[in-house]
Amino acid sequence: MVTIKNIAKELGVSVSTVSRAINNHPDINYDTKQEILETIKRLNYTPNALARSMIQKKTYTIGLMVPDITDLYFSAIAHDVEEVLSEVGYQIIYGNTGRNPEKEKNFLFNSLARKMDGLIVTPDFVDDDMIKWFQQIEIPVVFLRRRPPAELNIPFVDVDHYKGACQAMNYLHSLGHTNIGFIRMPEYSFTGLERYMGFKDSQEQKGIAPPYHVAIAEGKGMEDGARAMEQLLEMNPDLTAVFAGNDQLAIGAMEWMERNGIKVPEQISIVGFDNLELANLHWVQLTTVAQPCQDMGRKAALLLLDMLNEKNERPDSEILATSLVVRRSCKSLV
Amino acid sequence: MVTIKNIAKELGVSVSTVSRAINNHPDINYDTKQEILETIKRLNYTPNALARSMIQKKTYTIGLMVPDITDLYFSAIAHDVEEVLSEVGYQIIYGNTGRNPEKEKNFLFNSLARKMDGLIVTPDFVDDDMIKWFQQIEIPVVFLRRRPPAELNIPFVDVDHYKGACQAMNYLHSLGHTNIGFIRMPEYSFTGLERYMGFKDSQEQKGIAPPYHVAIAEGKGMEDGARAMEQLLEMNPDLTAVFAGNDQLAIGAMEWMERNGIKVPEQISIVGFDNLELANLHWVQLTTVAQPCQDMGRKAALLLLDMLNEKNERPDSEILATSLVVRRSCKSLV
DNA sequence: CCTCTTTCCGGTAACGTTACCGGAAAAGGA
DNA sequence: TCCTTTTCCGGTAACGTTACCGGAAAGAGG
Repeated sequence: MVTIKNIAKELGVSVSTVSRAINNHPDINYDTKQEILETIKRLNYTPNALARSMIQKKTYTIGLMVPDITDLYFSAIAHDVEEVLSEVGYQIIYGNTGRNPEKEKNFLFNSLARKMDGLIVTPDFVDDDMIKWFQQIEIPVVFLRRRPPAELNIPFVDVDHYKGACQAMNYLHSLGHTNIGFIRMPEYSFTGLERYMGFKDSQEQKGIAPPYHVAIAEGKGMEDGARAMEQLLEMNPDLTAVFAGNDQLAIGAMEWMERNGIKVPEQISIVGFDNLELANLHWVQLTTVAQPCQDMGRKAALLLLDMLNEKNERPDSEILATSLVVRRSCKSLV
Repeated sequence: MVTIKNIAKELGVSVSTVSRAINNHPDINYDTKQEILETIKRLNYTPNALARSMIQKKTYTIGLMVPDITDLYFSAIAHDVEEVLSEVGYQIIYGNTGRNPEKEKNFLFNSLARKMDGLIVTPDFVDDDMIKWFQQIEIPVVFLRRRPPAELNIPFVDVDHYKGACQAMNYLHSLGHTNIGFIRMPEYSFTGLERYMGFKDSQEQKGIAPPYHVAIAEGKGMEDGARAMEQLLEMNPDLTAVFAGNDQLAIGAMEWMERNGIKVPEQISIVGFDNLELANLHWVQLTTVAQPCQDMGRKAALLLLDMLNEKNERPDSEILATSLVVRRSCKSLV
């Protein structure tokens, strides 16, 4: 392997001089520099980032920990994070945890060992150990789609799922619906919980008494939505509207209704959450809550950059607002 | 920052001994080892992976270069690659190129500088420079979804898009269709080209004379499919079937036909490619070519692992077969 | 011609770790 | 008891780079 020493020997100069040539140091003669740069090209020399990082104490890597990269939202986030950070020379070490606490801890440990400069994480298991870990760590961290516990003074970027759910519910209420079912995402889902709270609180505020009809889906896919819809109607056949925790569940529910001869929106209205491209298919035309997922990664990356550049040691968190997209899956009762 | 030296000083032993404790070296007393490990925990010591990598000449990082992580296939690949490799201690540095040659070169340069142990790449611009680069590089590389040029002896993993397209065409031919239009993915798409060749060659072999009716979509989304469908029918209103380069284009085309009162499959049959979850929606029921995308990342990772472990310096490439999924978007003419 | 500044470069010490050599102490064998 | 082996540990040199100090040569100013 060709190192800085080889270059130096080749030209009969010192390693310091070669280093200066590489790093645009002012203390070097123009001709010498050109000669060195030429030799570097000729010998195909590549500087060793590890050695450099060791003494500069900066690796230009940042860690991105997500539960599932195949989830549309996280891949969008990964895309934007990479876009923003690669622009200024950082590289992304990505870890997929699958919501496995072991893998989460492993990734975080590695982040320390590899001396990453910063971290963007979506942790699912913030236990006491991990709180302590985050407290003692010295590098900038941004939480993504998770609110850090009170003990941790860490900025985060998240969508306001709660308010988004309220938007959807207000809309249904405004159309005269009161007997509304909810298809909840699996219990492991943090966002699912927040959306559920939005549903519940909205019903309460509207003065609608429990019991509230909620089916918890087994997953986040369309099949799960179909099964949940079936449960929901078994519990309460008189529903006039359904609010689903995400678009896929909503579409699954619509599909189940279609299969069972229930007309949407004539017999049952439905609202989703996410505003996937799917929701706009003309067969679907799902009214749904749009979240600005394309902005989240970017926002998180910019937040982290601020911290990295020491412009702002502890920037404010960002809570992004949702917006209701009205299509044709809801009918007015009034 | 706490280093191995701090640990050594704390206990009055040498750094060598501490290193031995960390690395399960046999030449160490059991009690000493326990004491050291305890101190390591107490002082929250984390070994510096950079320093370690420098002398061991192994970084346990592998680079994954994809055009677009938000593309369902690449996110699935990224997921599986991470799953396989993290299992054995590797971490993934991921780069999103957006098919930008500058970003591609940048990522590859960084891979060298950071002394990554291996590379899984989907390069879009393999020019002479890059061929030379791949030739001189000393680390294992696997091509993903791209066939390396003849000069490069690099294994690859890919789906047999060509044969897949032939499968679809054979099916349409077997139903009696001959006047078949093709919606081609944008020209930058390699897979799009292979699928197109499958279409063209099938028509030729069937004895159908040109001109073949092909619309090149501007993107890969549903909107693009709709526009392409319009073009196709303008060129040739007598089409009885359409083969779309991917499912999203196919669905966009179906949507356009629905909007324009053309019945599928009664008036026009349609076949897609990819077998997205979408294709199975009951409104859609798209006949399509399924590719085993979930296997690709895994296969590529395993190939790379073989090379990393020097079990196999140059493993065989893998070409994965597709399968036709028949649903209800095609009608027989006979 | 002398001093002072500027320009440029070499040498050396770090960064944190592991590899390797050599050796003291303990244990084993006769 | 003496020799040999085993067990365990310390010291030192790397790995490839940059930071920093010091100094030679060249130019500037009087």
